[in-house]
Amino acid sequence: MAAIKFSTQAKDTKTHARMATLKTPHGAIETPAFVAVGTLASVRTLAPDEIRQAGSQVVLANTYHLYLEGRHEVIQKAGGLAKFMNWDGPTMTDSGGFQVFSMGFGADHGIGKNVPFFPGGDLPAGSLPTAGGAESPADLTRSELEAPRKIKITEDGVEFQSPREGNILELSPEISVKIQQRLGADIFFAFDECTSPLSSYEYTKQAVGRTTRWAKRCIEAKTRSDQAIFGVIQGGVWQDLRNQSTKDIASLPFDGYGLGGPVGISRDDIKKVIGWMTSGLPEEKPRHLLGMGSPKELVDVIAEGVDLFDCVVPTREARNGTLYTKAGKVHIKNACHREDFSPLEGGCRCHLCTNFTRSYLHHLFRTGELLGKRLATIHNLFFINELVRQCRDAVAAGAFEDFRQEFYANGAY
RNA sequence: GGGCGUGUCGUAUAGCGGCAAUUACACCGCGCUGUAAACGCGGCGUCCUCACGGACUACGCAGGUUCGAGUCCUGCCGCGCCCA
Repeated sequence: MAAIKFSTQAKDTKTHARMATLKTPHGAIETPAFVAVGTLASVRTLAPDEIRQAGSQVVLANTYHLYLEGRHEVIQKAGGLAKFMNWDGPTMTDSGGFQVFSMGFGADHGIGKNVPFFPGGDLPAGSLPTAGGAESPADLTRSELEAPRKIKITEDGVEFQSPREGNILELSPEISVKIQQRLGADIFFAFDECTSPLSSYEYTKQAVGRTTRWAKRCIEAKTRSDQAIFGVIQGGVWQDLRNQSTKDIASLPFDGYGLGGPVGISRDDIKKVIGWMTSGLPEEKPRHLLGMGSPKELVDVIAEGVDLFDCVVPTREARNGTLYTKAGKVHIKNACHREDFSPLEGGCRCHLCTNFTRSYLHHLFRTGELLGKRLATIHNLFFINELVRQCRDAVAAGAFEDFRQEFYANGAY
């Protein structure tokens, strides 16, 4: 008896997009769906009713962050993540696997998961390696572009140093599952090793093997039956590694799949790499693209058969003053909005656009008023959720490919 | 009237004789992809379409010393404090 139930409602004929309902113990999610990121059991600046009003259906918190200072034990006592944060809906938790990258290799080199360049120079245009051949990024990496220095990765697990307290924090498949069971989200992820976009083919191959062995240990460690677990696929931008990892993870009894690690920069590359994975996964289980979901690639990714995706960018950009509109991104802090008394986007039904002007939001950002960040976050989440809803409708109406073409036609994203 | 001190980029500041000249704020832009992120980066005298290149103009004003002055000297002007 599974914790979740995934039932497909409609499939697109021209792409791999599908529309489905994912039932969880805390309610159903209409997919495709954008998962709001609430790392520390909070979608920054928003209260639960605002998250709901922005159209979000599900919230994702993070094991690593909640593990610090023993917060997971408090949350268990509180009755689980959803109850703790008073979110009346489905929740997910990430395994801490991303921190293997961000606190390790990412911190070593000051990079994010998507880098269009190598420290030593630009990546050759259009190069997307299909195997560990001569054109792979491995040729451009140096010896230090291998295993991270700031954290310790072994077969057993990973040791992090908390950037706040400086204390050593250990995470392994068993520890991650244990914490995530205490957090009690409806869906959680297997502990994986998220590789860097700078990792060589050889290193990425090792990480794929380790991720599979860790995935098995996660399944063995799991004891709660009211939670679902998603296995995570790695493999960087190499087709053979992605295929191998997909095959490995799909062979295990997971409730769904996480598509992790770097997947390329350009729209074409992203589509290609995602496609390698979704084409090797069973149709009847949900796929979650981890950490990708800005307007730029969102519609493309749905076309490749992705059902769920989370991304910090819409909320982070909102806090930093970048707002989404149909015409493209708006930097609300720019001087041109100082005396613009029109709404950010006419016709938008969000709380920001129906009540305030660009001028006022500009003012709030310039003066550092917290309300600005909150209104901006509501808007960007609303924009993304609305876009995804339109995708669902388009799939149901058999018009998804037209919608996709139209969305990208004006070049706004 | 006498003594001491002070005058630098919008504001506030740094500046042992060799800097178009520090820092902060402000201002003008940009970036952010499983959140070390209410954060980070760049620009900010003028001009040469850009410039790691070049030219010019700059540290109250006017002279002076010096190869070279925001930095030293003299005078003036403005401001501040103290004594009469």
